[in-house]
Amino acid sequence: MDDFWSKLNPEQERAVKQIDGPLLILAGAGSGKTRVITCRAAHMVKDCGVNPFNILAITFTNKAADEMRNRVDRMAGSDAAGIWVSTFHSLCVRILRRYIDRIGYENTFTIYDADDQKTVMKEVCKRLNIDTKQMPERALLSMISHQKDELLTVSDTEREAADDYAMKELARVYKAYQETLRKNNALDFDDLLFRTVDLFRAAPDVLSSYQERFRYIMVDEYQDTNTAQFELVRLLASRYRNICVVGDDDQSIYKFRGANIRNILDFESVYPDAAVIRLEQNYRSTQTILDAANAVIKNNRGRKDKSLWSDRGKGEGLQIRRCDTAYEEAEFVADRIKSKKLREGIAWRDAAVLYRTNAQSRLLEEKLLMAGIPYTIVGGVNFYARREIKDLLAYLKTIDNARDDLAVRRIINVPRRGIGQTTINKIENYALNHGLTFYEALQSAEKIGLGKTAEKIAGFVSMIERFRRFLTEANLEDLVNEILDETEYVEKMDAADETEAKTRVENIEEFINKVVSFEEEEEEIRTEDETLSLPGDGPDENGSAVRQRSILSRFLEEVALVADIDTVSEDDNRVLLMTLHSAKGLEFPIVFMTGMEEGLFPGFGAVASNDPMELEEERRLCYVGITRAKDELTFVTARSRMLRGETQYHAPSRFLDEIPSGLFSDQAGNRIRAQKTAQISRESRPAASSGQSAFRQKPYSFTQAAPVKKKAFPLPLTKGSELQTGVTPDYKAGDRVRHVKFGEGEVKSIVKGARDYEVTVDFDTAGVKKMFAGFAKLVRI
DNA sequence: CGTACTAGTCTTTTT
DNA sequence: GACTAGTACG
Repeated sequence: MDDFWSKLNPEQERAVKQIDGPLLILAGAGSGKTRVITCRAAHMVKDCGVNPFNILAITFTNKAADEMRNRVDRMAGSDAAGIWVSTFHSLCVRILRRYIDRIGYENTFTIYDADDQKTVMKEVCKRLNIDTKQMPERALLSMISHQKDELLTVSDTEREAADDYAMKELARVYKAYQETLRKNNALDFDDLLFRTVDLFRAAPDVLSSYQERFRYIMVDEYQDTNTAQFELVRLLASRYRNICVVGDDDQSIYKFRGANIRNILDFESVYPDAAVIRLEQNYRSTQTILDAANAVIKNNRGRKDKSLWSDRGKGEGLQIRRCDTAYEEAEFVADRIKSKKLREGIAWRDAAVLYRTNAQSRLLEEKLLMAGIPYTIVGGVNFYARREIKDLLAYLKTIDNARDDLAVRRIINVPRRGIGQTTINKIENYALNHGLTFYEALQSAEKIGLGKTAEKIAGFVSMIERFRRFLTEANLEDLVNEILDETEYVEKMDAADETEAKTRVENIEEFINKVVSFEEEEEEIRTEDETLSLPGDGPDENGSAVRQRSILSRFLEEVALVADIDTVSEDDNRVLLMTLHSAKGLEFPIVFMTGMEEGLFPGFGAVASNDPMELEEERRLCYVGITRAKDELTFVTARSRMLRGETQYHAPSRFLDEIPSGLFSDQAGNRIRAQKTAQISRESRPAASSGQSAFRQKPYSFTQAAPVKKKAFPLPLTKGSELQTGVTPDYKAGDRVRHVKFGEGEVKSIVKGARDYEVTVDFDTAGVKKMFAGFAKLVRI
């Protein structure tokens, strides 16, 4: 238990022991900062008599929070249970769920994602007659987001605008947007932070209770905090001032999201009595990789000077591969990974392919698939943002609480039930004139004068009511299945083609899996809580109230805050493909950095803008990418690639020039020259027998990833290869079967699809239907 | 009211 | 090249 001390270097130990007062830990990449944070928490509880309930650790992603949670638990055991490990956003949601009524929202608020925001904005622009050609919705949204990041209200914006026409327009839009959100009792991501700060400012007693609760606060990835987050932390910490922030200014890559690098650079001036500890020993990478990282990042100005070092030895030389096309690039990567697997026995999970933009994943995916390499793509379209999933979520939201007009409107005619735009407009007007929500207006549809469509609406309303009653005696899984059955969602799905229909069905299946794991997890928590009889949520007198909220509400809440990276599981043995942003915080024995070209990385915007700050952010991103690699790092460039429909030619990235050529292995140089004529398959064989074999003897630590506790949602994201078939039906063609809705019929054919069986049934009354076995739940008779 | 086709936009990066 | 919004027509 106590032997974690022995694993710490002197600086780390100092950071762990310094628990009182403000502390800034400048932790370079791979310097063991998570270890320091977790040890620190364990040390407080086990050695210093700190009540675990008084400790708060904040991270940015759920994945990081989970990881920290597991490590703290492992280190401090049940003592650690009371420590609150949370992301900024879920911390805020938890606080707001309890107290947001103090600032005029209902505690049942919903959370809007980017998609919902856009829908609202579109409507606002229409209402305000904003020309979206000149002012695109997303530009407005991003400006509003920036205002919120900076804790600027509508009136702040109006004041700031003065005579500036564009700013005045922005203020007008901001106002209307915010009013719509409030009307729908909804908060966007930025609001979660802003409204919490609002709450603390408006209700000193609430703030005070949280200050008492969180006497020791730690913030991870501090370089990525924005002004709202800074203020939130400042408020919480202002009584006890035991605030420890951990970060690396060189890894600040979220400026576009409002991250303010000054938060970390100026920490010492905000807290003049702050202790500062630097962690510069890297435990992850070879010295060669670190030399490359240092060489690149030292071209940035305005950073805290530091330099990573490692005692792991030089390791392999870096590799670089110049390809003619992006196509070839993808082929090279696939080929190289495959041969490493065959020749060196690496595990798939040892390799990661990184790129600047999500769009680059497509070709890579294609080639990996062709090569039969199992992979996972992180990011792109968030699972919960997919159409079919959002539809289901909208049903659930409506059932849970129909305050959110957006959700109700989304599903009023999905699947099609003959309620069109004109009807919706009429309902909307009626709602507006009578001060009703959209759903309330639906409930009194007969008064609107819609003729025959009123019946259809009544049908919809009674269906929702039926679902509500259904839920009182069934679990979530049943409810989702009931929705699918009742609406015939899958049957009526307007699939563009067969493959799309299949992916959608797979996604729905995956969604149901998630619902099931959520319910299981909840059950676990409940029983744990009962046996341990944990106190409630600290300052909340009746902590159980949170738990009393319906399981549906809690599910919707959890789902709203899931990022794609959260669902990546270490025990999935697959090659990971992701953006450089998503890769932060992760490490891999073998890393490919692809698309190393001017205009792509650094991106076009950064090159064109002439803003050195933008270029520096790109460079930090490069630094992040390089430092993900433990043993082997390969850069890949393409002379030409297709970018939004047209072929573009790019010079190699300037970042490559910043790396001393001595760090590259010889074979790489040869390869560049030889590559022109040679075939990739021949070229890419590793020079295992070359003179460099000294470094080859133990090329990889075949580290079995530490057993990580299963997350609530162990969902593999976009999956490639490895097909998964559903349950084999127990009926065959010719059998008589019964369907809940369509009654009895005869099975005409069963076709095996990618993940499920597609069954064609000739029903006695309903006629011939095609359906997926997983959903149809046909019973043989 | 629903469908089928066309034109225009999009790409940084995400909680 | 892919997706989406908008339009014309049945």
